[in-house]
Amino acid sequence: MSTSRPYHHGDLRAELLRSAERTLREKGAGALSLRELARDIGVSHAAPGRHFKDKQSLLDALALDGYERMNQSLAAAGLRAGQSFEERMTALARAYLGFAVDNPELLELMFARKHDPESSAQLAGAVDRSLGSITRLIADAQDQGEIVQGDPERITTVAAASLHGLAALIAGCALDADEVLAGLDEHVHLLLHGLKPR
Amino acid sequence: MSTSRPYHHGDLRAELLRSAERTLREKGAGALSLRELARDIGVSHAAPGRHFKDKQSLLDALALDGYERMNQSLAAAGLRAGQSFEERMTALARAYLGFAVDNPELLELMFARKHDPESSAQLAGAVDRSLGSITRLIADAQDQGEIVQGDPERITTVAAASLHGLAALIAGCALDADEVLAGLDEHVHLLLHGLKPR
DNA sequence: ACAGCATTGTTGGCGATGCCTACATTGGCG
DNA sequence: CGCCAATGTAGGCATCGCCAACAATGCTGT
Repeated sequence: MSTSRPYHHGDLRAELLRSAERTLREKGAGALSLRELARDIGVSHAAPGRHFKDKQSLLDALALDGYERMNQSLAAAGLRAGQSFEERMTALARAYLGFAVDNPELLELMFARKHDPESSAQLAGAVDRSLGSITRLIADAQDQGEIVQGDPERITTVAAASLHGLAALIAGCALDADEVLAGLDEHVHLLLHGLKPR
Repeated sequence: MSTSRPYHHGDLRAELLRSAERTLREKGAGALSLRELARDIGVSHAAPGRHFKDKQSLLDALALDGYERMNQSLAAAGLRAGQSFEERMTALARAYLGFAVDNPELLELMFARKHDPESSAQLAGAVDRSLGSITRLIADAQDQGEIVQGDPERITTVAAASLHGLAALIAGCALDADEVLAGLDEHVHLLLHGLKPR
């Protein structure tokens, strides 16, 4: 072996996150081991400890990165979307559920209830940014008179719960992903028009 | 020590589940250790293995028991409820969210995506029974003309996603439990009447 | 009644993990 | 150019899940 890796890796933290997300996707969060991660990358078993004080700290970083990408996707969907509230909402829903279907384990991590108190603040901020995408949409639509008045936060809760519920049920294998995606337009339609006949 | 426990415990399996749920509630699923469980109860570290082939098997049993209790609560709510669809739906929502608020870690376990293939079937059945409570309600209401026609399964998905989304967001600390409970009536109302103005 | 057997609990051990401490190597800054 | 903070290494400790061999117990058929 000629190419003995330099003593310092260069960007171990990033490669740890990359590799961790890979095994997260392939084998789930429970199967993630810091020592195995280190072995795969080719560093000593204690090296990860220099970049993440904890296993939980790594998981939190993974979750934070997940929110980052998800929020970007949500924002992009908001720009791409059409004019009417229903179109915009459907686009948002499609973006969110697409992310959920592509990253079920990551999503489970993002919404897990055990975070390091230190990471908690950042994660809470990321959640707020996600909900913010919806709240903006809602507030806009209210200004246009497209949806009912009332506290935008409350309406946001209704919409967010509906979308997140779908995502969680898919991630938990209680619903079939393809079926949900196929019926998404109708789902949003029912959400907007209600279950009661008009 | 006079009362040396008899060699056979009598009902170790049940006490394991009881104790496991206790620590689940207090310290979360991740902190659950078979050995510690055995220590707490006062049996040897391998005794739990006689009743659960796996740690996952214990968790699955815990989850199954959770569904059992939840379904019972949902069914009871269905009986107690009033006449109109909105009243019934609100009662169901209150029952479900009450369970979620009281057992957040258990709920997380119930909807976790890693179950033993063997337990999977039983758990899937339990989920179906839960959704069945909603589907029955929906189908009844359709018969009375109280809500829109269409595949009851689809309508169920909309309602279930809405409720489960709230539950998951509460369990994940993204929403405040008390606020959600306080606004539940209005939430259900919006679900039934839609976000669009009438 | 009792012999035999399946059930349930015990003991000991193996490999793996997370985390800690002490030490080694490196790169950057004064 | 020397020193220090950052980064990686080596070893060790307590714990864990799981397994195999063994012991105590209770049930069942005769």
